[in-house]
Amino acid sequence: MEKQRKILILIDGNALIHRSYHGLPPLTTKSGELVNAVYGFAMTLLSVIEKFHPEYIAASFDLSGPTFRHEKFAEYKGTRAKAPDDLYSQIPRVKELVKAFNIPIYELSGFEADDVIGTLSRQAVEKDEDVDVIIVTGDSDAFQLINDRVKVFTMRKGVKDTVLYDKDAVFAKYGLVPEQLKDFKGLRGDTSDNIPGVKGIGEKGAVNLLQQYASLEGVYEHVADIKGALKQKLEEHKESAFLSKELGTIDVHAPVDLDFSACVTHEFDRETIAALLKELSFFSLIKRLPGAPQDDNQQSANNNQQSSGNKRKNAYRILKTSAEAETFLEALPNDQDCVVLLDMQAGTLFGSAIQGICVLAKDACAFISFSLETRLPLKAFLENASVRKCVYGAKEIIKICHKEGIDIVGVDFDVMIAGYLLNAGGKVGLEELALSELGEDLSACDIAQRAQVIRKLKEEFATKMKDISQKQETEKTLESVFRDIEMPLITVLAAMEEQGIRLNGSVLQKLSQELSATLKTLEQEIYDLAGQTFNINSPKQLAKVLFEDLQISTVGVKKGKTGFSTASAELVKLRDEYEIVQKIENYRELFKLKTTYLDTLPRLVDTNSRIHTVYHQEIAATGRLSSKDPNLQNIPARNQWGTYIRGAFEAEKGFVLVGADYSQIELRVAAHLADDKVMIEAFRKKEDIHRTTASLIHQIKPEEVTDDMRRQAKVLNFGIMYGMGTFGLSQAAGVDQQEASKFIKGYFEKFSGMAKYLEGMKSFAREHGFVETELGRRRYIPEINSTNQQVARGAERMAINMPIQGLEADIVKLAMIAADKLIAERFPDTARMLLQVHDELIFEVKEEIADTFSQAVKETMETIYELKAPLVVDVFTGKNWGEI
DNA sequence: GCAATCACG
DNA sequence: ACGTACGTGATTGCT
Repeated sequence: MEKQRKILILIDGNALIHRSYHGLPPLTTKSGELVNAVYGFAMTLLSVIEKFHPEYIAASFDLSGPTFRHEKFAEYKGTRAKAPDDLYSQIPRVKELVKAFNIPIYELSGFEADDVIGTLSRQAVEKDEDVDVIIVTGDSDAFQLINDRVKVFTMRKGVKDTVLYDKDAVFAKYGLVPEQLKDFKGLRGDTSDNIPGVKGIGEKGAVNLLQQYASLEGVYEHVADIKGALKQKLEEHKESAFLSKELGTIDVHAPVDLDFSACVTHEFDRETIAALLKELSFFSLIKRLPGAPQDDNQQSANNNQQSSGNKRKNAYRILKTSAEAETFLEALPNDQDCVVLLDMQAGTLFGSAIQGICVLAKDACAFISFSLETRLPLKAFLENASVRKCVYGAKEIIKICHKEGIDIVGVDFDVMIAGYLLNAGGKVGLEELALSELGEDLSACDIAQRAQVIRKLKEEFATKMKDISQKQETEKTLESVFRDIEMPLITVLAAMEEQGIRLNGSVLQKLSQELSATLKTLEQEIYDLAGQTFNINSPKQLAKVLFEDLQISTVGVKKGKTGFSTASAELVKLRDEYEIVQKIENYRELFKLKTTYLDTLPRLVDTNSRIHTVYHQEIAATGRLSSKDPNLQNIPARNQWGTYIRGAFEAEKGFVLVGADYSQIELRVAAHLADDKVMIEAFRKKEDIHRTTASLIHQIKPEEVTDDMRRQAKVLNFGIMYGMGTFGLSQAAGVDQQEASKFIKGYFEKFSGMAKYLEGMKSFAREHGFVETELGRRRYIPEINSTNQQVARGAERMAINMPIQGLEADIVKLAMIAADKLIAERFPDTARMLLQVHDELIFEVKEEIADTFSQAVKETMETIYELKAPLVVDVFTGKNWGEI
């Protein structure tokens, strides 16, 4: 049997760095450090490991200072411009990475990396006849080293388009064998290294000569046979030719010594590398790290010298009987922290969806399969509040357990929520967190390994939250947001989702049928006006019909990537002149209503005619909730259709719906945070804030403010908080840009506190790279220091908005927790909370106590947080949401 | 899977 | 010349 051949990878560090630097876009880390060369290097390294499964790897870097080539030829590389600093600054990073992989670095003063690699390559081939060499580099200089056992791996363009050169490939490319490339350099020269060659001989000439005479020496031996100008050139530059060959020849006898044992690839610290890749924001590379805990066979095949042995073995017991489960669970100390992880049957609609439950305690781990037999001991364990439980995605677990009649309590750490708070707006899937935080690939992990990962994530997140909180220097910290807001909110949300809201589907269905007819008519009218049929719902086709076929003027119409926009903001500008545009606007509105709400919602009701949304606590970067399946936070509200559709959300018989909404909460929060005396005063005096704003800007009495002025002031009041500019205001308020500019200037003069606050928030974000709410919730905004002005301006607007929208979200969340408590204590059987729509809460309340409840909940919500511009809650009651 | 559009606060 | 106010989710068309 043939002996297995081994591979030695030799990496030319500098060549790869240069290649990546120039071939990749300027990727930066969160802190703004340029790392594109590091990325290219890391990606290439991982690719070759994946591709070639090398036994050995070694790397070489150039050292600064002159080399033996400079001594021979002072102008060597003389034309080369000094590489930019942000390339050099990446070299230490690359070396860090190389060291983390336990790859030895061979460097030699006075020699280039090429020479070191050439030497190592020769030695490798000589020392071990079972070893083949692959040189990994970013350029073609190393091609001369290629032979039967040495190949060169490099890139065609960029860094992804790679190619492996062997003898044949070199011949195919140059028409020469690798050894002839030195001679080629002697004749042709190399402008990038300032190697002169023979003046007047180019690529074609050099190849011709070498194909005929084999080598530079051969050429000059037969120089007499050569005719004309070529001969003259050769004779004239003979000295230069031999010098060039010497300069272009890689020295394979440099004073280095290859140590195979140092180059063995198997041993490296995965976590160190993952941490480094994470720091560099190379998340996609982490999962490509070799040795991920996925392939058991491969692992046992590897020499298992890992010190942390239990990481691999992960012994856990599988318990099936009631006695086994009981023994295990009851042996756990009461005050112990446990990780609890459910194993779910995918796609089960009926029956028990829980396959089993993995319990990971301090030093014991068991998988308890879920059955009639084990249900009781599990229930006792899960309902024991003194066992603190750590989970991923508590809300889902709570709901699933409820379906089994288990009321899980004592969940004090949800890893998903912690991950969200530490990186609001980022990905918080368990797989993503394991990868980005720990560098672990979960794809092939068993349930016990996943439980381990959850525990590690908890430790990681707890430390991170603590560290941040210590620096926040107040009691309102990230930890307190976690402990006092997000964790308590989970059970509240679970209850709301389970409760659902009653929907009268037939009302919507009837409406849908009516709309079907209207839509048909509109459709035909549009076709008639267009003189053709087309898909009105296709923006592309619609734009063609309007702006090409019907020749509607595109002056002032926005252009997107794909052509002219047909968005409603653009259609508005055309509606007065074109009947078809009005019809299209109308069609769009009704179509949206029908497909998104009328036809969809009735299908989602349960057997009790109730509809259940899912709230997401871990999505919005500002701290808000979001709602999906269905989204009940965007049910139409603004016109007659809104009232109709909301009218289908009803109170149960004997109950009414109570809506409690915070009046002007965002503006109040903004006034509070900015400590804007003028605006706070206006709120304290219970003035109409938009009217007051208009009167201040126009310097007239409040009673002189026209409806139009008030409307413009309202746009301004909202827009300012998001960093709206003159263009935006002019568009939204329907005034020209000059006037808009005047308004904004006037606004900031009158509300000087607000102006100062917004500026302060921008500079805080620029300095720290994040912003926070008054309660300690944080959002990182690294793009604020982007050199791309457009990106930086966008980041500024986020920075302005988050502390305002975020505190609003915090307040409403606190209010929900308090309302939940109020209900539990005073209205346990007569009221329940159903919906949250950012600044409003909807309750379902027994008719007879509606007034009492309304008063109580208003009081609760208004006093939950003290603002300088006090919180005001309006409460409304009705049989359905439309009446509210 | 993404872009465009539009519903909400 | 471009883009222009924050934060979401659902639907449709299209590659």
